[in-house]
Amino acid sequence: MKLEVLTVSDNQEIQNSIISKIRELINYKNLEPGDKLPSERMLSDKFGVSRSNVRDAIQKLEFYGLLKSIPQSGTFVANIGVVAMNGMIEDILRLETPDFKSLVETRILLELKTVRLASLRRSEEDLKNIKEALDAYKEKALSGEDAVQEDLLFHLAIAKASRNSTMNTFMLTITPQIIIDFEKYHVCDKDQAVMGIEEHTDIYEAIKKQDPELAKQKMKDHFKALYQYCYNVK
Amino acid sequence: MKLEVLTVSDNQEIQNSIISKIRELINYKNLEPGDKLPSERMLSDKFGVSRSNVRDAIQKLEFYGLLKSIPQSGTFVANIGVVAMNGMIEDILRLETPDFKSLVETRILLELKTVRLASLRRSEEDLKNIKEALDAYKEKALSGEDAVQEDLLFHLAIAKASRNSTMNTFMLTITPQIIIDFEKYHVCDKDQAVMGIEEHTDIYEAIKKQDPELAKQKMKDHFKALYQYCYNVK
DNA sequence: CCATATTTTTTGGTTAACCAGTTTTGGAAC
DNA sequence: GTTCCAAAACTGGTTAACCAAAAAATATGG
Repeated sequence: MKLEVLTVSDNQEIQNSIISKIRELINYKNLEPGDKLPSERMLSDKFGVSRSNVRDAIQKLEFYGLLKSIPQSGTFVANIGVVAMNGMIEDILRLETPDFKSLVETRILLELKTVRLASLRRSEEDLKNIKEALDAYKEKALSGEDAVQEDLLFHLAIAKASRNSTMNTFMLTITPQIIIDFEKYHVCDKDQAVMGIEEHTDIYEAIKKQDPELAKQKMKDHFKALYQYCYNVK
Repeated sequence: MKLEVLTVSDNQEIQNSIISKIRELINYKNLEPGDKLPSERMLSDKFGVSRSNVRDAIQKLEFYGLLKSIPQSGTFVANIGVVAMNGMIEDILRLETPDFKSLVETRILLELKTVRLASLRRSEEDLKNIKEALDAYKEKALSGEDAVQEDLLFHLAIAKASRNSTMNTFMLTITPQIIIDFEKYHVCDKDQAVMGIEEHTDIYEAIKKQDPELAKQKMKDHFKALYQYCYNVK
C-alpha cells in the first residue's frame, strides 16, 4: 500500500516536472498563442522521459485549455498570452488534493445556489426525479441501512435540476471525495439519517412550491450540523 | 476542420459507449465496492475496441472516483454502492460542454465567495501577489493594450488567497473557457478596461482592509455589467 | 493435512513499431 | 525567379509486444 502511494506520488512528480519544463520551453522560445510546440518525440527525447509521460502532461495542460493537440499536425499553445500561461501553469503545479474543510465549504456554497436555481428552473420531470431520489433515500434510511449514496443522489438530482451544467459538473467531481471523507471521519451516522428524511422532504417541498428563498433556508438548516462538525474537526 | 470535430465527437461517442458497457457489466455481474473488474485486455476483447480506449474510459471513471486502478493487480470498483454508481455514470454520460451563461453564473458565485474568504484569510504574501497582479493589469490597461489576461490573473490571485483549494481549482478550470467565450462574444472592450482599473482597485483595497462584506459588494459592482450582458446575449 | 517455498499466470503500465494524415522540401517545368 | 507537384519527412494517434510486480497455482517439506 505504501509503495503504491509512493509510485503515484512519483508519477505526479514526473508529470509536474515535465509541465514545468514545457513552461520553460515556452518562455525560452518566446512561443506565442498559435505557435507550435516541438513534437512529442522531440520533447520526450529532450526531457529524457517516455513519450507517454509527455502525452499525459500535454493532456493535462489541454484539459486546462493551455494547449491544443491537432491529430496529424502538432501541439499548439492556446489563444492565451505568455503572462496568463505562466500564471496558470504556476497554479496547476501547486494544485493539491483538496482538504475536507475546503471540500465541504465549496459543497455548501454550490448547493445553496443549485437548490435556489432548481426552485426557479425545475421542470416537471426534474421534480419527478428529485421525488424518486427522495423516496429511495427515505426507504433506505427507515430500514436502518446506510443511505449515504441515496443521500448524495438526492443532492445530485437537485444539481441537475438547477440547469447549470458547470455547477452540475462540479458537484459530480466533488461527490466521490466527499463520500470517502464522510466514511473516513464517520460523518452522517445512522441517527442523523432519520432526521435527514425530514430535512430532505422540506427541501423537496420548497422546490415543488418553486420558492427559492425557502428552499435555500431549508438547505442551510440541512447543512447546519455538517458545517459545525466540519469546523470542529479541522 | 470539420473532420477534426467529427473525429473528436466520434472518440467521445466511443468512450461513452465503453463507459456505458462498463456500467452494464457492473450491473449484470452485481459487482460491489471493492470487487475487481475484468482485466483491460478482457474488456477490450469483449467490447471489440482497442485497449487504449478502454484505458481512457477507465481513467475518466477513475477521475470521478468510481474506479480505482492498482498497478499490477487490477481495476476495482470504488467504495461506492451500485445505486450511486449508476446515477453518477448516468450523469457523466450526459455531461455537456458548459454554455456561456452557465459559466458566468458559476464564476460570479465562486468569485463573490473567494473574495470574501480572501478578505478574511489573506496573508501578507497573498496581498502582495494580488497587488502585483493589480499593477500589471493597470499598466497594461492604461497603455491601451488588451489586458484580459492580466484581468483574469488578478481574479486568480484572489482565488488563491481564499485558501480554499477546491474553489481555486474550479476557478482554474473555468478560466480558459471564459477567455475563449469573452473573445468570441467580444466582452470586455477596451473602454471597459479603464473602468475596470478603478473597480479592481476598490476590490484590492477592501481585501487589504480585511473587510469581507465591502469586498463582496465591490466584486458585485464589478460583475454588474458582465451579468447584464450575459443575460441579454443568451 | 498444513505451512512454506517456488514456479506460472495474470495484471496495469511502459516501450517501440506502425498508421494515416499533414507539412515541408526539392526540383522540374515554364 | 515563380509555380506547381510529387515524394520524403514529420505529426499525433493507434496498435501490439514487452516489463516488472502481484496473485494464483503448484510443489515441497514437515
